Amino acid sequence: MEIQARTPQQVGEALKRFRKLRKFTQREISEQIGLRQATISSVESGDAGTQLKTLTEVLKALGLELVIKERSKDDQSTLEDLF
Amino acid sequence: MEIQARTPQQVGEALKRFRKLRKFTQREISEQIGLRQATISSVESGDAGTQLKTLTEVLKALGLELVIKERSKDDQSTLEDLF
DNA sequence: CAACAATTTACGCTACAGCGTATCAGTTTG
DNA sequence: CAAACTGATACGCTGTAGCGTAAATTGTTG
Repeated sequence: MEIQARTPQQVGEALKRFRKLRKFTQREISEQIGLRQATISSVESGDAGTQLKTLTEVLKALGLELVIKERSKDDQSTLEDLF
Repeated sequence: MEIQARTPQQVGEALKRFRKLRKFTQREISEQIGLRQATISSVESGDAGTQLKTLTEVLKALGLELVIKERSKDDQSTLEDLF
């Protein structure tokens, strides 16, 4: 399972999908890593101001990791993504 | 070319490697996306407070994207990464 | 529907990212 | 070597993330 994410929104959606897949609640994740449940909500909603440390902690709690790579050809970008 | 990143540091290092690979300067990237050169420096140095919008803009400027996936088995994690 | 669970949203607070601007160390190059 | 370039760092400022706390909204299930 791999999800491409080019915008904060897409990152948030991906996290939400993985969390549901693993049947966790926001509260469980938040308690596991010492962040507020409201913070998890904010990240999943695609808050562009989310800090990198917050993201990496949520990823870790979900057993996930980031991969950075060239933009793939099968381009799913939207207009707002390009401009 | 794919780089795994589980911490802000690793994200910063990855960005720096890709930027060098493409022979860009921090200033060029910063001008392309309207951020300060100092901000690019900060991201590459692994600032944990870097905002998600900053990260996604730098990635776009470099023609890169994020992929979110399960942590792979060939685990390169360090102690500080785990705790 | 009622009762409970899950998520979103709000308020006041502190910490700090990114801003403009600029300097400085280190490197590259003519 | 001097001039130019590159990246790191500094200062004062504004905006806002995440905090504690808690209420409001939405979702689920008997």
